[in-house]
Amino acid sequence: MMLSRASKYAILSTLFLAEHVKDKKKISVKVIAESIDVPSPFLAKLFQQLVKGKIISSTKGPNGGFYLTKSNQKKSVLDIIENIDGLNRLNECFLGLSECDGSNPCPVHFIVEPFKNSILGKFRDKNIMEFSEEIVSHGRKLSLKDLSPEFDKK
Amino acid sequence: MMLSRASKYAILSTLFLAEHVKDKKKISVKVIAESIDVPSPFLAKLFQQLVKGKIISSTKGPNGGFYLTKSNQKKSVLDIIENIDGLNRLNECFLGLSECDGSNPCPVHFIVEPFKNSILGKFRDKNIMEFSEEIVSHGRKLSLKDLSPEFDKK
DNA sequence: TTTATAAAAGATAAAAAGGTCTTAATATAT
DNA sequence: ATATATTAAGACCTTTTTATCTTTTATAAA
Repeated sequence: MMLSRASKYAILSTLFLAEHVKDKKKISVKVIAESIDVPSPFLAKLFQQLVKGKIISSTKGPNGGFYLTKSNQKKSVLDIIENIDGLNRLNECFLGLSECDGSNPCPVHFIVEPFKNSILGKFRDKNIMEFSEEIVSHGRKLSLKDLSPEFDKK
Repeated sequence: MMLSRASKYAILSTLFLAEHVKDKKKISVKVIAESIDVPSPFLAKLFQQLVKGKIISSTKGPNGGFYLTKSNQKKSVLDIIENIDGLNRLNECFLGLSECDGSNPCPVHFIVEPFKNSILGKFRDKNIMEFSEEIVSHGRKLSLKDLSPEFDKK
């Protein structure tokens, strides 16, 4: 019922890519890592895995970097989590009981269950772009620095 | 927004003590560890800390073990969590953002917040015995083995 | 008062998570 | 073609969490 730091980084940085799809530029690990304040070698590892999992795309070389294809843009946040943490982690009982369901619930099962459904639903049903658009439309800024000054340098 | 395994063990085993308050017998680490299927040296360490934190009580020697005084029985689940994990862990943003509140929310803030309030409320406002009674009255059995056969041996 | 029993204390070890570094591969621009 | 920028791959390191082991201390029963 909780995300690893790795998953969180992966979600935030993929949302970052989503926010910048319109820029039609590839973005390097370094830029993203600095923007969302994450250790860049660690993020690089995560990105390797996300590329393998076809969640994001990359090209090497000058002006290379990471980006989202049309196909990538249809992935959900849950796809990211699944790719990094697997799904077990999210389905575990809040109190760690091995058997925990409606017929044999842990003490907080009926508090946790609606929340879990709600958040998993959101993570499953909205694709990356919709998720990103919702953030923007609600004026909910991720605590990511604005990328534009970096681009301007070139 | 998530408990360590240590906290989970601590909660379950304290609830176990609560369920057996009426038996008026002290219970050893070994019995509890086997009942809730937790490594007993690890639980022993946790219990040391819970005793120091005055969440539970202990006596050494023959027929010694752990138990809840009247005062212990008034502690909340949140007291246990605070004693083992501290409170920070529960208050962290679901996506790991350093700044995340109503005025600068992360993408899932408004899903997570009501849940967090609900579960923290429950953990804060119910004391151990009330919590335990609720479990029993709802027929929600923890996946703890029944202790009675162990007692019968003596 | 001796002995058995159980927790306390503290050192140590193993596993998992998080993070870094180095080298290789590859795409692009010149 | 070559130099350069960038990801890919994989080995390695560090920290935190989880777990164990050994010795000491306290209690209570016989």
